[in-house]
Amino acid sequence: MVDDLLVTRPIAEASLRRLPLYHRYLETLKAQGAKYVSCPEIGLALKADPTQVRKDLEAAGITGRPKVGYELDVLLAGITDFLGWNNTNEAFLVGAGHLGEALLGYPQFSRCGLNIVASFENDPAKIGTRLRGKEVLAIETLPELARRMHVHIGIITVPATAAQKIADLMVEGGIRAIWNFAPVQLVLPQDVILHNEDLYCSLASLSRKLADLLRREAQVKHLKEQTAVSAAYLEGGFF
Amino acid sequence: MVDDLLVTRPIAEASLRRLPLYHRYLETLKAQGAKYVSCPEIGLALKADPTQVRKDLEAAGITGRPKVGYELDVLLAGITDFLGWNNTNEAFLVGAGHLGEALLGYPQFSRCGLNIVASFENDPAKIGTRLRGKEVLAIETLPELARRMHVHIGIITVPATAAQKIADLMVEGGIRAIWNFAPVQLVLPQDVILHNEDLYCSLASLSRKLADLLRREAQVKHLKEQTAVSAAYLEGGFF
DNA sequence: GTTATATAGAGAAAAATTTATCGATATATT
DNA sequence: AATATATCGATAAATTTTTCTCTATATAAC
Repeated sequence: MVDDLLVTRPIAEASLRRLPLYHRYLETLKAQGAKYVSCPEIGLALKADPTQVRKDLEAAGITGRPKVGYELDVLLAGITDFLGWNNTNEAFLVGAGHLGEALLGYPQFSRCGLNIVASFENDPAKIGTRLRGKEVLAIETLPELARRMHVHIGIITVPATAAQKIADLMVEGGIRAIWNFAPVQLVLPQDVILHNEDLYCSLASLSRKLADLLRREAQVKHLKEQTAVSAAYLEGGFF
Repeated sequence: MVDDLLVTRPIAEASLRRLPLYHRYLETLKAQGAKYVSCPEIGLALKADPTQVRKDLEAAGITGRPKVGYELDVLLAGITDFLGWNNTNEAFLVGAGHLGEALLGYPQFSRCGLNIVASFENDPAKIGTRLRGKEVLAIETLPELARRMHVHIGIITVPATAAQKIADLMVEGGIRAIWNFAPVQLVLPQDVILHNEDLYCSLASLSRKLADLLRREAQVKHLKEQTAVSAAYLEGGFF
């Protein structure tokens, strides 16, 4: 009973990560003038199991109608709502390098409830300038500003060696969640959320998939050659 | 029997993604002069279950010794080996914008078996220049070059609207795995690996964790206030 | 109106993943 | 030398996640 109030509706991390994909696909459907959509249709487009799609939507508290599917507008609104994209979270970004600028340039973050309000730098040459329309401020000013402005999210796009220092400043400023793009394991208080975006881990996954694919193909090729050799023997009348 | 040859040792995606984290931590240990390491130690440092660490290492085919743990050098070599970081994969990167430049600047990709050999662009102003020491080539030249150089990996860092066209060119060039940073669902032949790096999905996960945290805290605060009120009533002698 | 059909909804089954347990073993200590 | 202890290795249990199956329902076709 009380638990319902204490936490948001529980959902598997994997489901949560699929919902934005559905949302994106549904928007393209809407742009094409569609009014209704079914789970099999979504599954087909996104190469996902239809039942899984249905379970994900169920987890997000969205219902449809048998034989009809889901009303597109209701579904889009439901996902938006469930993901909290109506409420904006303000964020500070630290590290006005290329990655930082790329993130500031991401067009749709604001529509996903993320508003990067300023960026911070160490480099005096950059401080005081503007990046993608956002002020570049001195890193020392972060803690106080974060407190004053009640900014809850910090994004770290500095080199690995500097990341822990930045994280400490963020914690000092009362930041509650850190989106870390630096390849280091940050040490944080228990009540601060750490979300690592680690491209090396991602690369490991990609590399292995490719290695599997290439190995499989090499094996198939090898088997084919063997078969060809056997066939040649047969043709030659060895048996 | 034959299956052993057909595919690499099977491993859970989640395990695979943890191995680079272990590797990174182990390198810092090695730098500190350590010779041996145990699963509980790794687990403690990386906030992972020790049994899970052991299972991951087992999946990678690495063995240790009871009571002692793992020899650091053997363990590092084992992970490197398992992840295929000894063999280099060459890659083409398309989209010489900020994200592309950030990726080209990632210091350690080469140590993880990824060698980005060139980048490609649409913008004539950029073509012919160099980015992080790598040539910026015209996008039309990609298919032939990919074939000639046997490049197997394509990295897409162009805007969403251009991504599918780029993917098609990559497929035309015989590229086997695409690391896609654009927020679109690419349509590819079945035998081409697609690895999406979708920050919006990642953001959804972060946002929800934060929302949960803040809601929980608000609830706790509310309960405390209620308790305080009750206490006041009690003090006032209402009962 | 009746029948056929596609799809949500609900629950069960299966698969995968994580966590716990216990015995075996190598080292350190007494 | 005997004992204690930490950790691997293997197995089992628990949990989570995915997939399957069946039923009910809304629409369309006849």
